[in-house]
Amino acid sequence: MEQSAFNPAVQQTDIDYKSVVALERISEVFRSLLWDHAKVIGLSPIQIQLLIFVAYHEEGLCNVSHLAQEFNVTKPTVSDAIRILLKKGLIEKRISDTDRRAYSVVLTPAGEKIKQQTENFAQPLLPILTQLDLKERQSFFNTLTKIISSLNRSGLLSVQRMCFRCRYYQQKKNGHFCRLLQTDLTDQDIRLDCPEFEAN
Amino acid sequence: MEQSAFNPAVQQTDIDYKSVVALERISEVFRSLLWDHAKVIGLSPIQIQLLIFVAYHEEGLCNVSHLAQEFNVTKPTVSDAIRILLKKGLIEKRISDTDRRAYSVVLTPAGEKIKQQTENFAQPLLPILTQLDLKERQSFFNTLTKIISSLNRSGLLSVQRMCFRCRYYQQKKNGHFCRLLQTDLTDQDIRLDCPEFEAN
DNA sequence: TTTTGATAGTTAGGAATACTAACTTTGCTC
DNA sequence: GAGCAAAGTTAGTATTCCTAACTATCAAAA
Repeated sequence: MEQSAFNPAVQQTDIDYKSVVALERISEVFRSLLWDHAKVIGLSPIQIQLLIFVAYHEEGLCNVSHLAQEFNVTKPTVSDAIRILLKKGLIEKRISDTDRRAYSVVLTPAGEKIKQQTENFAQPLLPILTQLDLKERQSFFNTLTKIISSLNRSGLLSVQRMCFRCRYYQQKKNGHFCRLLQTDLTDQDIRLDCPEFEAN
Repeated sequence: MEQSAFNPAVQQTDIDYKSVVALERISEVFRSLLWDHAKVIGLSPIQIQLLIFVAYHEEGLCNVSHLAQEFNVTKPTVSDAIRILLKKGLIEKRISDTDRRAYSVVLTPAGEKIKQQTENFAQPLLPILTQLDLKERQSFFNTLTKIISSLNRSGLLSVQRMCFRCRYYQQKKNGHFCRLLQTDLTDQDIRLDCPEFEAN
């Protein structure tokens, strides 16, 4: 009998259960890497996540409401974390031109520095993937993109900016096509978080 | 440029980075499902995890030190959670025969009931996997087992009781063999958490 | 134009998650 | 028996994350 922290009543044969167990284990790794990093850097896990998100997304996506959705937490949680990042001088507010209630945050030079120290917290995972053979990695990534697209469709993953869910995406007989960039895309060109994304 | 909450400085072509991003997103889903469930059941996430672990593992694995290792947290964290589960009457102590400092915990009937309500918190993920075609699911699971084995070897995942790391495991030309059960194993027979596991 | 409702974000209060450091008790070894 | 290591607890703290109630602003309808 297969055993896990969440659904152990699973037959030896049930491969999907086992995959879920495996994914859960891998989740543990992320949680714990993030925590370790938090201690080293002197920021909390959520602060690190926000900082890195802000570093790589345009202002429009960096307001409290959107960040809360992105990380599946409530607005007060984000509000709190932002307050501390502001206090530490790592980000700064940009009040919206069109809505005086709203604001976005951007990195300060100090924040930029911290970002460079933090962004590689998941690095230890890379060599583990790299040691698999290329074909296997490609098909693994391929499956992951399908799973994420489903998670997104089913609402389990609220915000995503991936090709499959983009208005410019077009499925082709043997691949994919981006109507914005006007280029063919192979499986491994699929983006999980495209700056050009527009909802369908 | 690919973007993520942890390592966005990644070229469009780098498939492994993108896989790590994808896995990180999936981790979010687990975190958030677990939290949702915690609210419904009236237990905290870590309490749920402990409860389910205890339900499906023998006493020898259910002491504070081992649980701490298993979930990548410190002993005080486990000690705390256990205190509350005890107070709620969901588990009970079994002082070790051979070491009067140590004890294990087992479920009470009340704990058993709660367990049945909790163990399927990750259920929403199942249909998402099931809708893929069988061959893809098999190769996906296959890759996951390799990744977990590597994570285990590299120390990122401290405790695992999977075939690849077991003394009874034997690699064969076209498959696997368990010297304890004296049977051939296909890729999808590989266990992630085998009760018979013994370290290599 | 005012009112009404919705939205952006904050504040307050609380439970839970984790940690480190220091401690007690017990076990093991020399 | 002395000394060290290990099992677990306690105390104290920072952080996470929530809900509920709030302010301020916007937008649209009466």
